[in-house]
Amino acid sequence: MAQPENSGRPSAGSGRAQRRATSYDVARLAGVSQSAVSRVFKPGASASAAMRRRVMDAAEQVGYRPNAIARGLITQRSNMVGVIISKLVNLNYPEVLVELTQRFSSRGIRVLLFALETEGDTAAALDQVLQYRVDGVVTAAMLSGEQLKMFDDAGIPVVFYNRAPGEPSVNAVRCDHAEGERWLVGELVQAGHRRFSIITGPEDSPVSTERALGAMDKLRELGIENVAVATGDYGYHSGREGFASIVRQLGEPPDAVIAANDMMAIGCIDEARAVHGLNVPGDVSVVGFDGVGPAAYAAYLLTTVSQPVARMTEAAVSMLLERIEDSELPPEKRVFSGIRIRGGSARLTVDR
Amino acid sequence: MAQPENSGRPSAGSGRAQRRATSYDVARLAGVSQSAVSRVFKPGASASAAMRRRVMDAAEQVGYRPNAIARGLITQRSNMVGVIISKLVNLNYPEVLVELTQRFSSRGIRVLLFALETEGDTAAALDQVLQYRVDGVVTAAMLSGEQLKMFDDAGIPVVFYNRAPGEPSVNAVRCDHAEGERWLVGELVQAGHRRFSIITGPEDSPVSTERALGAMDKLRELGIENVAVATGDYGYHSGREGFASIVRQLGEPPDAVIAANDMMAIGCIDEARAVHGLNVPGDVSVVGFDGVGPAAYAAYLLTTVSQPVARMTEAAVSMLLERIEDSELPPEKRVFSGIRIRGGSARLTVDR
DNA sequence: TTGAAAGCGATACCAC
DNA sequence: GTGGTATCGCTTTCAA
Repeated sequence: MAQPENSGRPSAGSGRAQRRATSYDVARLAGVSQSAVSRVFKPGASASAAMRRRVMDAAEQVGYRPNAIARGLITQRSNMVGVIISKLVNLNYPEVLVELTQRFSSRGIRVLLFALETEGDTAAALDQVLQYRVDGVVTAAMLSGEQLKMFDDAGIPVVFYNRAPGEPSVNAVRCDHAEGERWLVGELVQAGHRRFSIITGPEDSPVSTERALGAMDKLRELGIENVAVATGDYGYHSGREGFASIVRQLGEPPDAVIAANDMMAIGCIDEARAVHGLNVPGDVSVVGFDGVGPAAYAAYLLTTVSQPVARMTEAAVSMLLERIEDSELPPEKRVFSGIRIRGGSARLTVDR
Repeated sequence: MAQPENSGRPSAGSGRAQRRATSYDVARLAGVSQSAVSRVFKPGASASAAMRRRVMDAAEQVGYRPNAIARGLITQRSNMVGVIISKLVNLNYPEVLVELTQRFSSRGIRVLLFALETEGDTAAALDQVLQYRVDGVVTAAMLSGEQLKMFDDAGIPVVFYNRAPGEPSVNAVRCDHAEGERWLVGELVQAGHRRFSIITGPEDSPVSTERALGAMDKLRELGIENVAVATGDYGYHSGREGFASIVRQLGEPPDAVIAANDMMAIGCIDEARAVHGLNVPGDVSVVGFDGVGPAAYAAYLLTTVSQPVARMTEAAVSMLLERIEDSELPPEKRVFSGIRIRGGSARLTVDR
């Protein structure tokens, strides 16, 4: 393989820093102008077949690849989007992340990933997102009004994923958590459950809040009082501790536990069975939310509401790309109903 | 907030494409040279306190942020690394991905994520990785010798994660899968198991191959013959099907099942219990590999070998960054022993 | 269709 | 310490 300009051998072994071939190198080798090379590599450009062949041959020889960084500088388009994700503790996110990445990739867009430790330390990450001139952002972490404005000022469209700020004029894709919880509560009450308890997610999680409020509202509507509440962190262990705490509060097991997500519901079931010797759903019903993989394990078969991840990620990707193409598009919110799964972890009325 | 150069209003609402402030805008506003602005934003550069203040004030006013793309072009350093990951079916990878990202982030490096559908369609993705001029690559997907050479020619260091190609001269971080399997087999045999079976992962997975061979070798050494084998895909359901297939092959349940990963081990346990009415570990012992979250659920409490993800990702990150700093460093392989977990899914000799 | 030349937004080397 | 200038590798008018 011919080397660009370097004298000496190609690099006897590994990793000797090497000057990469540029369009000039290719042009010289092919005996054409540099602009010609550029045109050949641009999809809909004008170039004769002969030219095209000579350039491609030369490019092949020196292993030329257009420099996406340089291209981004001149075109003002990096073809990268930022994906901001906070605590991946919730087993739902990895799945979302991969789906998003694959969908963007298949459309020629690269994903720059930002994983926040907590939902709080957003500031530093956002600075980076802005410095890298991404064309758009999908965020599964909350943004303040001020932060949102920074993106708006920079002309960078943002799509919120399962996070809808107060501002009405934002783009958002979300699952209807409240509706899902209301359904779960309705089914449980109809099947005769009366002593309820809730294990919430982290206090700073908007999703957890929406779920908890949805469940609470419905319970109140149906005249259920004295709901025991425990706070968790979306993790398995906090589900176990949550159940223990609830039993302590009530002095006896509840009829039903509403966990803010599947992981905690699973922990809850394990605690009820292993430590308290209870039968699930015989003695106590447990419901979750998300529809993650383990929810369908035979040991749990969770009654839960599953987020339609494929449709939601597709929606987020297309909404964002549309807005990158046309910045005049008005804000849009897309809300998806969860998929109701009548598993075996709750005693529900059979019919209906 | 003052606008760069635009006449007219800032953008009446959302997303009107906006020219971003450049160092020239800041320089003009601060009444200094553009180079001065550049210096102020460069960590160890020389600038008087007065200068620094004027520049920072002006930058603040126009919301200036250095353009990382432009910087990358001139410095030949994008401060981005590519992370290539293949099938995320294996629940182990999401965790790895997040850990890698956070560790890179905390060192000021951004992660460009490439998620391959299958381990096969590497070519297209690699092209992109090269076009984006990443400073280095961590790959959890296999690369051919030719592909590896492309990176070497480009002077881009590569670290393999749990994937060690035949070539001796590569950087790699991996868990010692064979050793882990040998331990598992040893324990099982010592506890009296004789009729063994294995559920492997996908045929194109080097990790699965190493695990299967490790187990097979040890079994042979210990004089165990007639091992039933089923092929899975690392997923829960294939673990269930694998167990069913094994029982069919043997005409009766085996003493022990060695699953190539935890997810399949869990599926296997569920199948044994729910469909075949067997007691685990009473009737059949099941072991896995990885140490993923669900392995520790009370319903399973897997006997398994856990990959030290924190240490492995840290090793991968530091190995890569070292080689980005100094391209002369010789190739290095770091092999980590798995953490042996004597869970409750296998009947093991108590002592020892 | 093709080539020459002007940027994109920064860094870095150079005098002063 | 500070400012002028070449440069990174590409896209994009604009003439020829």
